[in-house]
Amino acid sequence: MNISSRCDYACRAIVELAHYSPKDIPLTANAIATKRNIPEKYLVHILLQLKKAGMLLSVRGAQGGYRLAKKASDITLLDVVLAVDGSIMDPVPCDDESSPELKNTWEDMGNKITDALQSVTIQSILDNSPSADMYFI
Amino acid sequence: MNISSRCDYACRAIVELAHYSPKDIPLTANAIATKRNIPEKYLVHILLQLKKAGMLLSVRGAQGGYRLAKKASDITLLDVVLAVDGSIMDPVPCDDESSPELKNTWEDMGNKITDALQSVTIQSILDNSPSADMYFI
DNA sequence: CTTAATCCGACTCATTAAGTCAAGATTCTC
DNA sequence: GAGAATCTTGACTTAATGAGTCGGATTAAG
Repeated sequence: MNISSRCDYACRAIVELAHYSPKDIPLTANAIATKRNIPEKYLVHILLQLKKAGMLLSVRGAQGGYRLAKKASDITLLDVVLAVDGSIMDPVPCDDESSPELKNTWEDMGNKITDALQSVTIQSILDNSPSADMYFI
Repeated sequence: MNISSRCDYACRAIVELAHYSPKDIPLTANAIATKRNIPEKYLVHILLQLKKAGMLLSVRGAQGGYRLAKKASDITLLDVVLAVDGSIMDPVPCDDESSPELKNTWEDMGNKITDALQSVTIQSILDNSPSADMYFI
């Protein structure tokens, strides 16, 4: 039971994009990777997944890069996890015959985790964060 | 993010022991493995972990086996996960410098999952289960 | 045309989960 | 006491997967 680094990276990237914000100029994969300390070649794949999931827009070619496709308040952690990991939990090899009690239990756990992930938006992450900029005002 | 099969197996074994209940005669690893459809050689290691964590008692030699060391209502899923997997979540490689916002977020998630796991006892699993015995009364 | 990007599949590498094996230790039964 | 049953333990194998890299194709700006 753990957060994959793909997922962590994806969230960092989206947070960075949300933080950066300006609508016109997109951020390059390189810029995000550098700022958020993510292996660039790896990040590229993750950004692609996020794009395919409809969370990002991309512009190819020189001066290209990535932008958010939605408002930060409309992207939840659940969205990110699903986009990047496919599902929040691999179904346990819980063959119903031998242990039906546990099937329900694990499903309940999955639902609780899903709810928890869905209750956190990228915006709420930004809001709750002690903005680093504060110290420079 | 997933429930390890070790963990699933551990829960099945404990549920089986709790279900079986009688204080005197212990259940053998083989009996548990057979009834709950778990690879026996593998289960043996898991039972040992549970024993070391204080959840089970064992009796060696002929007529030996395992029993619960506590009441089913005093064993939570959190206990089992910790005993078997060591921790509920590997700490994400969340280097504080680059993404402090997420560190808090992942910690919160970890706490929510911990709470959820702690709120489920083996007894509650038995209670919520549509007892298979029902059909035989 | 050159440069700066994304796109995307194929690849390597290391870790770990899952499971097996075998030998030792302990206790029961006869 | 002998033999059988059972837990105890560590070493081993294997397969899957997460993490990350590489290189080439595509697209757009200057």
